[in-house]
Amino acid sequence: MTPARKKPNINTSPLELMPDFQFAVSVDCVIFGYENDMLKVLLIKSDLPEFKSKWSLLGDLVHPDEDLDAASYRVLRERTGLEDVFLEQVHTFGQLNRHPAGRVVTTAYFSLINVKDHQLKQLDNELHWHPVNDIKTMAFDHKVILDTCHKTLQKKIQEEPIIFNLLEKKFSLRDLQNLYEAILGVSLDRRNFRKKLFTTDLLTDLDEMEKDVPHRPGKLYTFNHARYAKMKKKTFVGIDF
Amino acid sequence: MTPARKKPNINTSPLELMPDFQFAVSVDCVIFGYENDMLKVLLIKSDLPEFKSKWSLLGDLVHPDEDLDAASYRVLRERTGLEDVFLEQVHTFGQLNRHPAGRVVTTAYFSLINVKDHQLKQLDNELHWHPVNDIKTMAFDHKVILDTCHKTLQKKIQEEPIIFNLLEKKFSLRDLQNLYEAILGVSLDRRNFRKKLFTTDLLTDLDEMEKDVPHRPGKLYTFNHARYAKMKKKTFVGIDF
DNA sequence: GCAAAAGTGTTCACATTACACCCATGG
DNA sequence: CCATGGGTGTAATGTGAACACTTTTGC
Repeated sequence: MTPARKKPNINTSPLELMPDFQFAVSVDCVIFGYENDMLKVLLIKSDLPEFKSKWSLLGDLVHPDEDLDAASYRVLRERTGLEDVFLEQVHTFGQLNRHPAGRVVTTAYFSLINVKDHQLKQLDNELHWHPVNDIKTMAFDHKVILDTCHKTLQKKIQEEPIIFNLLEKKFSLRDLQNLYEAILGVSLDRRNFRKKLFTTDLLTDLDEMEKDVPHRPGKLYTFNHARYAKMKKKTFVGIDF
Repeated sequence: MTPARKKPNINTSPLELMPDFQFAVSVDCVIFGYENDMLKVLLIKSDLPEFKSKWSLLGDLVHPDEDLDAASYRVLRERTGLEDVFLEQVHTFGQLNRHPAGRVVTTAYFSLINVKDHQLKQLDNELHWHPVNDIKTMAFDHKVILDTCHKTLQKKIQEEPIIFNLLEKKFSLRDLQNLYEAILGVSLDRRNFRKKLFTTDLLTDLDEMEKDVPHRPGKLYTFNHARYAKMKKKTFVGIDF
């Protein structure tokens, strides 16, 4: 085997001379929200005839003068009107036949937003929140992308306090625990959960109470960003297969 | 703001009609190895005049009929002659001016191989192993890609027993500990390390000894893949910021 | 007063850390 | 016999898991 230089070589030809090696590149945003004790994702009806009745992630082609990250922020902004929200790259999907129109490589991002913080923009194509657990099929390979992002979300909320992006500024411990349980699909011991959260020292007690609840109101807290920024630096070493 | 449908739309035009929305797509492989107590990475001299004296990751354009994963396996195979090795996608880099030839989006993969298991193929362009800690600058944005993959490696060896891919089949506990220390850049207590590794129950004692060492020889072990496959299923829940 | 959820401590098992000495081998 | 690393145990501390009763509020 002498695996020599392939015919087209980016190092010796300008890109324009290699039309066969040009793909479309898109971004797809998995926008998670939390509503009625359920983890939800923002989806739109596909406008491709092939996927007429299927739901699709929010995505777009990357513009020629646009970074990947910028493209995903743009999609998010156009659809939700939100800026400065949590958005992170997850994985790139490049299967040959993932898009009926031709070769499209897509980079998936996941975003965490507070459902109540925003107005849905562009209400065509039935842009809607869907409970993640109810979604069985989607257009393209979007179900695979959603599942990948859901797993990434499950893992990351155990490593970093990103979960607060899904809640309103003020929340009760019960809100927070319900959200963990909704995302992880498990139930947690209430006392241990509270203890754990307080030892992280990342919650600021607002000395306020829930209102209009048909039971004893809980205290409200807020996430202490500043304190997290300080403690984040610590290195960690531990082997845990 | 009425963020309406953008002019070019993949859902309404065949891709061929959107030449401005076509990019080159490449893969870059960060191939890690372990030699002389150092974590190393396999690099090649860039053949672009812009980066004449700089080192570059092993990469190539993705072929039109090739998945991303297949492309990275191909690059790895062509350069190392190896098949069936650990290779995993890490991140996609799509900065506007990351490649002088034009718009190239690249997906980075990292691979873990046993340096002694293979013969370097295609020994042109000074394909060489470089200690990761000695590398200061690289061609393109490859230093950023390398750093990203190094961090991913550091994180993943603490979560999954992928580190064994870097060692020979038979290894001593000292080998394994040195490797952890080289990758993580820390030093670990020897007794605690051994205890920890034995409680994972993933090492098979071969009842063999090191040979030709200028000190008391250590026992040799091998990684028990079967046992790991069995125990892997366990779910884990724990919040750890 | 009833329903619903808030708030609160202790115990036990297990994991992590810190730490020091003798042993086997090659030279 | 000396240099080098191999091999081993224990005590203290910290962490995670299990578990039940009283309190506050709205109705």
